[in-house]
Amino acid sequence: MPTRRSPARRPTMKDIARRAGVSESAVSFALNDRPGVSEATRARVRRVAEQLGWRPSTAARALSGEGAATVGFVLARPAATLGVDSFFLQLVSGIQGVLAERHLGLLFQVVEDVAGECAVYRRWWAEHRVDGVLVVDPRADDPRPGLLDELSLPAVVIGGAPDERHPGLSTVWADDAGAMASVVGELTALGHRRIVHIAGLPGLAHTQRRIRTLRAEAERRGLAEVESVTTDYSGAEAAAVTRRVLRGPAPPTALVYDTDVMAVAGLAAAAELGFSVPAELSVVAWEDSALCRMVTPWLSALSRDSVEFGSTAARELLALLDGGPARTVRVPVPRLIERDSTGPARTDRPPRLGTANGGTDAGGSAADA
Amino acid sequence: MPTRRSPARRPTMKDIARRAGVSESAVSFALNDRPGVSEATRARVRRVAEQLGWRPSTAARALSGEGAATVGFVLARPAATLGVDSFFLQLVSGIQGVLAERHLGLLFQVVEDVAGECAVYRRWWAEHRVDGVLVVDPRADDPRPGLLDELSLPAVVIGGAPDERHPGLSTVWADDAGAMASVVGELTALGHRRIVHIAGLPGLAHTQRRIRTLRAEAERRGLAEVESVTTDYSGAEAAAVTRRVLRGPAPPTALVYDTDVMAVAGLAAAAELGFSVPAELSVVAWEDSALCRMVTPWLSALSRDSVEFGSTAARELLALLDGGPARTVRVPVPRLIERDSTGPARTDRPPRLGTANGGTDAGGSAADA
DNA sequence: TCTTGACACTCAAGCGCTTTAGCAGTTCCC
DNA sequence: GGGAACTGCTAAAGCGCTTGAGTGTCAAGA
Repeated sequence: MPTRRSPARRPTMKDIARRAGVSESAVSFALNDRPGVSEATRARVRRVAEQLGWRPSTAARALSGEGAATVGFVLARPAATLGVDSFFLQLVSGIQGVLAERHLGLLFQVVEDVAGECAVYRRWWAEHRVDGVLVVDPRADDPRPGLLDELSLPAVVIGGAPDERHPGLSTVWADDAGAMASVVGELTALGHRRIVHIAGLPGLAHTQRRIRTLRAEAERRGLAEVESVTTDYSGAEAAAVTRRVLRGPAPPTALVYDTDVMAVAGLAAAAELGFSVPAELSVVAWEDSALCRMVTPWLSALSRDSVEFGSTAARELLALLDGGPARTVRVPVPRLIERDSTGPARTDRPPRLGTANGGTDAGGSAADA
Repeated sequence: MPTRRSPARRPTMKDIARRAGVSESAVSFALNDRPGVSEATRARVRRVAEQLGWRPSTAARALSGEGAATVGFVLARPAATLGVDSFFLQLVSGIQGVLAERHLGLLFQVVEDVAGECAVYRRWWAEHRVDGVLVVDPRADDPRPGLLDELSLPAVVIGGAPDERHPGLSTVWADDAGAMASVVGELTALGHRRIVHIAGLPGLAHTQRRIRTLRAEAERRGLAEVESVTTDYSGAEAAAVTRRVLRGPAPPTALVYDTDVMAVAGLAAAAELGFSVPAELSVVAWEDSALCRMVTPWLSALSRDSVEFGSTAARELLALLDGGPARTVRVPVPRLIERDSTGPARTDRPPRLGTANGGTDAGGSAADA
């Protein structure tokens, strides 16, 4: 038992070299699997390194041109919005799984907005802190890809549609369009013709993809009373919108929420208004989580494997760091898990209140792409 | 408009020195507010640095003994458990706010268990990656404080009770005991005498503090039918426990859940069993979030400012990094926000089913500290 | 006048690693 | 038998920064 542990010094390659009786360069070659040392020496050096508990100093590595062994992840969310969200933690968890294999660190930062995010990228780049970054929540007219191109910072955009203008960036995306189409298909098969999509932030690329697809599908199928309403992703706003559309003259028979959190909030709002789910109203959550099984009725949800999504993105980034070409990979289309919140549309439902004004569109403001 | 942007080189101090016509050392002195240069030179150097968009290379800084300008944060949760949890994101957000002021990075890692967490600390230490760490979820008989002491890695334990054995670590904690006492006080004032506490992981220090306090309070007030049941924090288990205790011969009239997520799950379970809240059953969530206002009825919850909790912890770590002494700071006692899920105990409630066996304890397994 | 000493700055070493060049000692091949 | 071509290693420079030990200058004090 060590009596008084001296303020623990980290072993360096010099220590290994001394103990193994070779030069520092030999140690470097040995430990990095480079040719130039005999197998015997290599083994000896390895053993000594092991004994000493040596690990390369990332700082020194980075300084001699090897990169920082770190990737960055910025979450641009106003602090207040950071709420209940299973998606990001799962995504990060998936990312970590892949990064950990290579002993890459994940530098994480929360900022207020995209401008702040860009500032962080610039700083990280100048400070030599990260070798690449993972970008989430791509937007229409997004300044980030351009910036990352300019800095030639390897990056993977998570959730973006393929982008021709920035061939240097990889993209990992889920086929929102396909998923939306399948949801609409399901719902119309159940007889629903009045569908409201309670979407997320209007600026996000995937929000717009979903909205566009919904509109296209509605047209294709000749559904007139279908609309999307954008929100700030908050439960409060989701509930407010829900109330508004359900109080309209011809309330929808199906609601599609862009997140599980919004769906839960919307479900509660609908219940307050006396709508019974799924008898009078079907509800679909876009994003599955434990939350969906915590409410009554259990929510039917579009499920995708967010952890896997993260791993895929991380793998693409690694490929990029290894000098591979930028690629666009699509993860599996989210599957609709039918639980208890969806059912056949009840067409005989008598109009509720405020049927005064005629057959105009239901009350929401249609979001524009 | 730059025609063909050369693969952007980061400016170094050498560049500044050349442009400003001084030596590199002078630049270093100037930029670090050290004496040894005239104000005129300092200003000139600063200007040039600004123009060039220079930022110190963290790698180089770290290598010359300055530390890595990074703090670490490890979350030990089995990937599956990483669910809906507002607490951590808020905590991290608070941490970031403070770290960002000093341009410190946050290295984030998710691991499976405490052993993995220790491994990460060792690696980070050996790799020179972090200057300090923030430790969450302290446990009884926790190996981490000892390890961090041994590595002399500055650390702040978040949520731990003051620990005499590791005077090198700072601690930031909420007074769970006080909060539990106040909850029990509230509930007994409402007439509740049969209370079940659905707790989190039995190994966590704060779980044990809450359980101990509950027991002590119950004794003090002469409440016989009060118990704690530990869970894995999952909604599923919370629901299961809820069902079990509510089906018992003398079901509790009040349930206290250790997280908002569990409370929501429990609420749903209680509703399924036909218990009306708050008429027949009061429910309190330990942790407030949007979730609590998404269910019906709205959940009464113990609210604390998790963001502030994070900032406080980060500030303590900074103090430690600046060479300050380890301290123990207590954040404000969580306040009970009374919403719609708590009310007077209904004592006239007829026993439900399974009243066969006599007045034994309700069915749960009491957790032991 | 010469010494001090403060001031403003430069030099050079060093942090821990990678990497290029180079250097002995073998083996090979015509 | 004498280059050429390995093999297995060492020496040394360099990455970008900090820092302690100088160096040169000028003003004040003896």
